[in-house]
Formats: sequence, structure tokens, C-alpha cells
Amino acid sequence: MDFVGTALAEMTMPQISPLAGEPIDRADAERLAGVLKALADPARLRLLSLIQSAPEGEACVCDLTAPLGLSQPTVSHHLRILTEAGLLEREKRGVWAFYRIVPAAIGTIADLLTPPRKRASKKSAR
Amino acid sequence: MDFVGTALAEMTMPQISPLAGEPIDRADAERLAGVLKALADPARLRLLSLIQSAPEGEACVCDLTAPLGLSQPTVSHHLRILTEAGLLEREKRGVWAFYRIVPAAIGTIADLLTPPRKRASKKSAR
DNA sequence: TGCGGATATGCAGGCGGGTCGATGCTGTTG
DNA sequence: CAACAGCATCGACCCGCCTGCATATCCGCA
Repeated sequence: MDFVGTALAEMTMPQISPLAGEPIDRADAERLAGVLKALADPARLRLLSLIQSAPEGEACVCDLTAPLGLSQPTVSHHLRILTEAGLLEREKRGVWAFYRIVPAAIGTIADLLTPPRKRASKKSAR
Repeated sequence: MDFVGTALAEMTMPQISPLAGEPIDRADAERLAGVLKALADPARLRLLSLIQSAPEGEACVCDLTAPLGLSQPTVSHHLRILTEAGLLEREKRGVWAFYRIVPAAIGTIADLLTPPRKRASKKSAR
């Protein structure tokens, strides 16, 4: 599903926060849920954490299988899901595939979930 | 799983952000994933949105089944999951059960996903 | 060109989750 | 007290997902 890859971009512009003023429609709900599904897994959260705390902010598959305790195909599978969700970017150098976090992506999700009361405190509008 | 209910509280204090410095351990990853799983569903996102935008910031089940297009048992099921995750609170008045959003809960999730860089550089302007 | 290592993909088993219909429970109303 | 409305729970079905094993693909190197 590549639609997930572009999901964040489409939601970024307006505040389609599920906690803003207007109720979100089905399409936006599915898009946001798709990205959140990519995040809602212990292995993938640990992958993001491991990559972020890696020396150069990047890591290859061979560095991730051991700390995760999962097989190499399974790790590749999770990395694929995170990449398709737009949370990771992949760069192949030689035989290795290096993964790096896309900062704006997770920041966008955080913004979508940080809606109302950070600004004013009233949802009065509308 | 009631551990999900307390998951946020346990993670709130330190910044166990998966994108902070140290890699998170399995336990924290599972807790955070549990809460994110509660969010990662279109129906539940729409429920949160509907409740938030309701007149008094609260809504009963009978007001939610129609806009969602789901059966009443299914809506109750989703509300239960959100409540156990600590995202909603339930108050029974008469025959009705009113649900309200717990603001701090979602704010906590957003903070966990808002890594370091949000502090210094802000592109917003709003 | 051929070999070996690093990843990705296919396939299958097992489990968890979303949905609905039926039912039970509780509080309201006549 | 009887009848009814709002919700929660139960049981069941079905689909999607996580995982590992086996295999294919790609790349560097001798």
C-alpha cells in the first residue's frame, strides 16, 4: 500500500487532527490509522529507537536482528512496513541497506495528536 | 488487559520517547505499542473525533452508532478499548453512558512521539 | 566468471482483532 | 409491577498480521 506513504503528506497541511474542531471523515481516519498501525508494534518501536540511537542515526539490517531477537526476514519485513508508512528512508550502499528515520514524519503524527489545548483551551469554534 | 490502562501513567514521568537517546526496552515498547494499538483504528479515531466535537465534549453510545455506521455492540467494544487504554473516561447518568476524552492521555502520547528537535527549531509561526 | 555474504520475497501456520446477532442487565416510565 | 430503552457481554466468523523457514536477488570480491 503506497497510499500510506503519502498519507502523512496529505494530512500535514491542514490540522486534520482527530482532536481538533471538526470530526474527521472516513478517508482521513483510515490514513491516520494506517500510519499509526505501522507504529503500534513493539518490534517496530524498538527498531525506530535502535536506528535513532545508532552512531550516525542510521543502521543496517545486520545490526538490528541481534538486539531485536527476531529473524532477518522478519526484521526486513518490519523495516519495509515502516518505510512504506513514510517513517523510515532506505539507502543502499554496497551490499548493505541503511535505514534512517524521517524526522518530519513522526513530528507530523505528534502534531496531529497534539491538537487543541496546547494553543488556547476552547473548542468553541463552529 | 488493564495494564494498558496504567501504561500511560508509567511512561509519563521520564521521557521514554522511542526517539530520545537510549533505545527503549521490550517492556516499554509493548506498553507504548498497546496504547498506539488502541489509536490505530479508523473507527476509534472517528469516535475520539466525534466525542471531542460533541456539544459538551461528551457523547453517549446512542449518538455515535449512526455517524459511525457500526452496530451498537461494535461501538461499545471500541469505546471499551479506548477507555481501557486510558484515552476515554466513562460516566453513567441514568440509562446513558457518557464518554469524554482524557486530554492528558493523548497529550502524553504526542509528547512521547515528539522527539528532541521540537524544542529548538519550530517552523510553524501559526 | 564464480563464490559468498547481505537483503528481500514467497509461503504457511498460528494468533489476535473487528464485526455482528443474540442475550442479559439496569434504570426509566406508564 | 410490567414494559421498554440504552448498554454491556457472549459467542462466532472472518480477515489481517506477526513470525520463521526456505528461496530468490543483488552486489562485491577473488
